[in-house]
Amino acid sequence: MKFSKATDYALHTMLFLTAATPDKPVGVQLLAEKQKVSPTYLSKILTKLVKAGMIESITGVNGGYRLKRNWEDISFLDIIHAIEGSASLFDCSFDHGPDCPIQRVVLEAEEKMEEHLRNKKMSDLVRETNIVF
Amino acid sequence: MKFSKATDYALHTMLFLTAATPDKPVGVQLLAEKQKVSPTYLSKILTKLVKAGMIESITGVNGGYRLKRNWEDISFLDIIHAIEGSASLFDCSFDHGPDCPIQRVVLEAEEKMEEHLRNKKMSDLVRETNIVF
DNA sequence: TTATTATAGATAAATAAAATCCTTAATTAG
DNA sequence: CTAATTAAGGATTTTATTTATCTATAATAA
Repeated sequence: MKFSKATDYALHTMLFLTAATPDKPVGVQLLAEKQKVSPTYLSKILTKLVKAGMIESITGVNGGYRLKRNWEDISFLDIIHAIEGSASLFDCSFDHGPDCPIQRVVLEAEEKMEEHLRNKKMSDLVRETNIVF
Repeated sequence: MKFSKATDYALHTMLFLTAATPDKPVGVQLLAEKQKVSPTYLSKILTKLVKAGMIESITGVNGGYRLKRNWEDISFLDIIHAIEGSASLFDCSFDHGPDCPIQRVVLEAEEKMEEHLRNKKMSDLVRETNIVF
């Protein structure tokens, strides 16, 4: 069980956009170069963030991606869910009635993790840390 | 990102063994049947639990698997780590100096999840719940 | 109109998970 | 001692998922 590289790219891109000038769009070319990943692949990932309403895209010359208004509120969990989906991390495949005690425990644990990811915003990180890109 | 089915099988097998008579070994045949999984595959999973020292195996007629002495202390995390390994869920693949602020946050979150999984023992579950197999 | 930039569909390549097959080794009952 | 039973382990296959590429289309600004 691992977070996907796509999630890694998405988180780093969001951090970059949050730390960068908030009004000027940044092209996928540059974002991909920084992260040493192919632009087409990264663009597919960023399209998910667009669909989730976190960033917006501007086509054409001098286009790129830019944060949306609500960017101060975007949490780690928002980004992770946008990329990985929101399904739970564990499915009991054993048929013992309505609810599985094992599943319950694992889901409680998952909820602890999500709580932390929900409370951490990208903007916190930019405020707290000296971001090096 | 999902916990593997192997983890699901391992957790359910441990619950079964914990709920069952603690001295008499249970064959993989029966365990596999209950969970509707192939005996050979399950045996590979259980071998990992043996290597991790949670259960012991007895070959030969009337053999099978049985909990070891310390069974009261076996946590969810122990089992999960035995199957999935203990590597962290997130690797930053971007090269920004010694530590990545994103990685830090995700690892804190992971730690919250692990804490819960470390504090829940199989024996708790058997005590609390009316296990249905 | 041309260059630039994102979107999207199709597909390929790489990796990981799930499962099977077969052989070997250990043990116990008869 | 022998035959039956049971786990361990190596090799391989199947299936699923992730990662990545290629190509075409659409939008926009200079």
